[in-house]
Amino acid sequence: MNYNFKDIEAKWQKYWSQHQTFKATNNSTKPKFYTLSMFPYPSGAGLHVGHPLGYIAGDIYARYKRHKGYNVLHPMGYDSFGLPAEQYAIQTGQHPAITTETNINRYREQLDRLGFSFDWSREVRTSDPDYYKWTQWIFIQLFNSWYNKDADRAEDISALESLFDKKGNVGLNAACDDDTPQFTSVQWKQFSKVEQQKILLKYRLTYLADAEVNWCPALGTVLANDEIVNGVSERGGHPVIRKKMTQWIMRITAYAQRLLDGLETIDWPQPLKDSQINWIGRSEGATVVFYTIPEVNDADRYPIEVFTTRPDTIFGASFMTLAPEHELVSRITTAGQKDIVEDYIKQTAKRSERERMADVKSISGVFTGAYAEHPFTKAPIPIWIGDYVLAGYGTGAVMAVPCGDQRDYDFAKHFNIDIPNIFKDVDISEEAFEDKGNTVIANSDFLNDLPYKKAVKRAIFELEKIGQGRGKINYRLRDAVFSRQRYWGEPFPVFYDAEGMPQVIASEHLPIPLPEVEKYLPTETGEPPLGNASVWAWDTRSHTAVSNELIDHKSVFPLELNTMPGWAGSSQYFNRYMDPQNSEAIYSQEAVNYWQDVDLYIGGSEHATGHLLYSRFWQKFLFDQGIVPKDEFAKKLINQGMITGTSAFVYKDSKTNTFYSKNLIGNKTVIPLHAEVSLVNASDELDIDAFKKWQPDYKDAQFILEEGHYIVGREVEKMSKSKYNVVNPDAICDEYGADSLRLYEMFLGPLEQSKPWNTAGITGVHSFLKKLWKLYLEIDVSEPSKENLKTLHKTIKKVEEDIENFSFNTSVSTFMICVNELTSQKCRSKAILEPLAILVSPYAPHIAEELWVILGHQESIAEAPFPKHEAKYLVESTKEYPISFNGKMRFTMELSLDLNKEEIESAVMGHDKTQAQLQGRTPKKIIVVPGKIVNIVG
RNA sequence: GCCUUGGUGGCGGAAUUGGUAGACGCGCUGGAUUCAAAAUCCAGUUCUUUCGGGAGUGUGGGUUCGAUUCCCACCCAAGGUACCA
Repeated sequence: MNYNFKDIEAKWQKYWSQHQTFKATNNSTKPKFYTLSMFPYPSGAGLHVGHPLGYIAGDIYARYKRHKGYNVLHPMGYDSFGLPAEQYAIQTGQHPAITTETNINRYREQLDRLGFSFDWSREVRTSDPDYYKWTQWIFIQLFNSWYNKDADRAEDISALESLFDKKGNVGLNAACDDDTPQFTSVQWKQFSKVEQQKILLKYRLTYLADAEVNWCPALGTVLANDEIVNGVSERGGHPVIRKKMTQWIMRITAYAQRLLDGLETIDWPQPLKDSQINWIGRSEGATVVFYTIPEVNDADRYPIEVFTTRPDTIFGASFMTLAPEHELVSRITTAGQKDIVEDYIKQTAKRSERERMADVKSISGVFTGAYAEHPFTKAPIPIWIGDYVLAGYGTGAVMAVPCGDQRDYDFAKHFNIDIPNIFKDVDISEEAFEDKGNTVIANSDFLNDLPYKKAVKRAIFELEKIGQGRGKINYRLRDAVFSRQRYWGEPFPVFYDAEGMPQVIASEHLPIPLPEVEKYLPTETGEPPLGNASVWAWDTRSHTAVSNELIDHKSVFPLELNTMPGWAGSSQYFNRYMDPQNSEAIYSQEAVNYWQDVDLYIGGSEHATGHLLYSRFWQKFLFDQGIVPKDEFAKKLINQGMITGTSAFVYKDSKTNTFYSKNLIGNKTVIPLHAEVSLVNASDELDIDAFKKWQPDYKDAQFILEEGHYIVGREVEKMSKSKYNVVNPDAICDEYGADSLRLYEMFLGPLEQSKPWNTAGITGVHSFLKKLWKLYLEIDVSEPSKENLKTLHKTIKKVEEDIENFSFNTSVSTFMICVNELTSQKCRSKAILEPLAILVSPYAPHIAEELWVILGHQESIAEAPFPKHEAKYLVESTKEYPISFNGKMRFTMELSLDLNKEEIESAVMGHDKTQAQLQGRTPKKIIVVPGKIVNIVG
C-alpha cells in the first residue's frame, strides 16, 4: 500500500470539518491557550507559498498545545475592508462586497487544503455589519472619553463636564489640543452650547480637527504616516502632499508613555519593540521661553517657546532657528529682511517633502533681522529661519547651541555665527561636543563645573524660578488621523447638527450600515464617495438612515461622509474571536475573562508601527473602560520572516531572438529576462518547448545550449507576479500534498528569518513522509529494542524542546533522523510507532491521523497526549572522545564514561595515533574534560 | 547617519552553558535495479594535498588548553528610521 496523500488529506479535512474537531469552548477544566495568526486581507491574487508560513507555525503550536492538554483557541478571519476591492470597484463597477466575498471563498479553499486546525465557527470579517457594529461602538466610547493624566487613565467625558462646571479647566491635568484656552467655571457656564462642544472636542479621545494631513491626490484620500514609504504611498507609490483638512483624529498621544512602559511587560521581538520605541520617540528635556526684543514698542515683545533636550547648554545658545512655517516669522521679520525671508519661505514651500528628505546635507536658512533676549544673560540672540527645523515637531523652534549640537554647529559655521564654548577643557574648533557623559559645563554662570545631569536639573530649576521654562517630556508620536475619503470602510456613527457640530449616534442604533452608491469615486464637488449616497441622512426620530432629501437640520441631519481607515477593524479583532457572535456586547465578560489575552501572536514585522501600535492603544483604552482584563493584548509575539522567490533568468541576445545558456554568455551583450519558474527544473535546466509556448514572443527563439541543456540564472527576489517567481500552494498540494508543503515550509529555515523558496527541495520532505508511511506497513506488538527506545526518546526530547523554542526547522531534521534510524533498525514495534505518530501530528496532521487509524484507533489523534521522554533510555555507557592537539580534533577514541581523568589520560597517551601526532614531543599540558573532550597541548 | 538583524560548502541550513564545524535535506558524482525512464536503494560529496597531512565559519586583532559561540575594530547584506532640537 502506497502513501496516497491525496485521499488521506481529503478524508481528514472532511472529518475535521464534520466533527468540528477544533471547535473551542469558552469554559473548560483544561488550562486555556490562545494562539493567533494575523488575519489576511483577502486579495484577488490568492495565496502564494509565502503567506501560510506563519499560519503553519501557529498551527503546529496549536496542535501541540492540544496534545499537551490545553483548551486551545485558534481562530481565523478576514481583514476584508481595504483599497484593492475599492479600486477594482472603481474600474469595473463591481460592488466591493461581491469581490470581497469571491476572494474570501478562494482564500478559504486554499486555507482548507493546508489542513489548519482553525475553529472556523468563530470566523470574523471586518466588513461584516455584525462585526463593524463593534468597531463603530468603540469609536463612540472613545468619543465619550477624555484622558485624565493625574489618574493616568481614560475617563468618561461627563466627569470632565462636571469638572468644568466646578472650576473650569484651570489646573486640569489632561491630554488635550495644544491650542486649548484656559477658562474658569464662570466662563464655562457663559459659553454657548456650541462653544462648549468645541472645547470638549479638544479633550475627547477621538476628535474632529483641522489637521495637516498627508493627502494623496492619486488615491483621493489621506494616508497615515505608516502608510507612506519614502514620501510616496505604500500602495501604488503615488506622490503625497501636505494639506489642511478637517479629519477625525485618535488621541493616541495620550497613551504615549503607557505604550512605552507596556513594552517592558510583553515578550515581543526586540527589533519590533525598538521600532515602536523609535516611533513614539520620547525625549526628556525642557521648554524654554525666549522673548523677542521689540524694534519699536513693547507690544511687539513675543514669546518664542522652544523645546530642548539640553537645557544644561543654555548659555551656549548663540542664535535661534524657527521653522519657515512658524507663525511668528511674518510678525518679527524686519523690513530690511522681509524680501529675502519671503523668498526663502516660498522656496522651501515649493520643495516637496521628498526633495527635502533627499537633500539633508545642504544647509540653508535666512536671518529674520529680529533678536530674542537670552533668559539669563539678557544678551540679544539673532533669530534665523531654516528648513532643518520641522514645524511638526516640538514647538517648531529651537535654541541653537552650536558648540553642543552638530546641526547647529554646521549651520553656525556656514553662516559665520558665533560659536561660544561652554564646555570645560573641550576643543570645539572642528566639531560640536555631543558627549553627555563627559560633559562639564563652563562659562555658564550658575551652571559652571556641573556635570550634565546636575546642570540639567539646575537649569530647569532656574528657568522655573524666572517663569521662562519648565521640565518637559516630548514625544515624536503624533495623534493618528482616522478619516479616509473612501467607500469600502466602516462608516462613522456620526451626524452633523444644525450648528455643524458632530453628534455621535447612540450605541443601541448600531450598526450604521454602509450605504449603496452609484459610483465609488469622489463626488464632483470633491466630497468622499459616500457623498454619492442618496440615503445617507440620519433621522433622529426613527434612528435610521433616510433619504438625503429629508434633511431639515431639525430632526434629519447629514451623516459623516468619511469612513474609517484599514486599521480600525483590526485593532480589536483578537478579542472579538473570544465571543464572535455576541450581538448584545462586543464580547461577554465571561468570555474575555476566560480567554484573557493572546498567548502567542504570529505575524509579519511590517505591522510594527501600524496595527501593533494602534491595537495596543485600543486595548489600553478598553482596559481603562473595564472591558478587558489585560492592558496588553498579546503576551508573546513572533515575527515570521518572508519567503522570497527564486527567480529564473534567460539571457537574450540584445539584437536577435537568440538565448544563450548562462555559462555561454561570455562577453556578449545580453538582456536578462525573467522566465516562469515552473519551466525550470531542480538542475536549473529550462524546459525549452514549454518556454516557447509560454509567451508568443519566444515562439521562434533560438537557444545556444551547454551540454544539451539551457541553464538559467537564478536570483532571490520578492515573490511577485511580475517576476514570474510566484509559487501557488495549490500546485504543491496537488503534486506533493499539504503535509509535504507544511513540513517543507518549516524545513526551509528559522521561522523569523527570511529565506528563499525553491520548489526543488520539497522532494526531500516528501520522501521522508513516504519512508515514515512504510514504517507502519507491518506493525507488531514486539518489545522495542534498546536502540528503538533510544531513538524514540531522543526524538521526543528534541521535538518538544524545538516546539517550545519555535525552532520548527530543526524538528523536521530530527524526524528524518528518527525515521532513518528506525528504518535501519527494522523497527515494527507499536510501542515506538504509536508515540511517533503523535510527535509528527502537529507538523503533518493528515498522515498522522491515518497512521493513528492503522495503529487501531477510532478517534482523531488531535487530543492524544503528547509522549513524555524518559531520560533512562538516553543513558550512555561509552563516549566517542574527540582527541585534539592544540585545539584541533585529529581522531576519536571510544572510552568508557566510567573512567576518571587520569585513566582517560593514560588511555589516550597510550594510543598509537597520539604518539604519531606528537612525533616525539612531550606534551606541555593535557586537558581532560570527562564526557566531553581531550586536548593535548605542545 | 542612527537603530535592529544577519554573514558557515554549489544551495537551504545545523552545531542548546566555549569542547568532534558542515547534522538534515537539495543538488552533484559513481554504483545497484530497469530494455529504458521515473521511482527506489547503496556509496561519496568544505577546500587543498606530494595522501603523511594542511587550511577553513565576512575581514583583522584579542581572551582561552580550546572560539561559528566571548571581547575590540572594520567590511558587506537585509529591515526600520530619517535634519526629532
